Amino acid sequence: MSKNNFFDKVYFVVKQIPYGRVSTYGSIANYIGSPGSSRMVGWAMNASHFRVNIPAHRVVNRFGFLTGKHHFQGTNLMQDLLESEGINVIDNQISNFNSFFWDPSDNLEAYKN
DNA sequence: ATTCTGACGTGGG
DNA sequence: CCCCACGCCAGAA
Repeated sequence: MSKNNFFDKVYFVVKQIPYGRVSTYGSIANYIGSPGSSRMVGWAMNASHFRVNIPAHRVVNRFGFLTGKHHFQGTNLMQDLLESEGINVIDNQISNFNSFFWDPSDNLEAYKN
């Protein structure tokens, strides 16, 4: 399971995102010690289909846009999942994004590398 | 082996 | 302050 590599770190953090909350690629990359590798976080989400229990729909970009929507099954699955958790989405953007944003750095102090 | 392309974010000009 | 360019690094072609 935990191989301590980049992908597993990403998955570890994403699994901790609480129901009804969302996080961003950048904040996750920053938290696992690879600031600037936000793009790779997205790539890890792309590969997360091989894993289970990875709430990839709770990861959006820094403006709250559902940039990964197109990679989910169906046309609107990502949005549907978020709305089923009480998060409102308008024009591919989470409304009131700031109040749903969950920053790993503020919540997962125990995890270092 | 080399090039290109991303579910992004930031810094330089 | 807006826009362009580049870093990040794994896979595909």
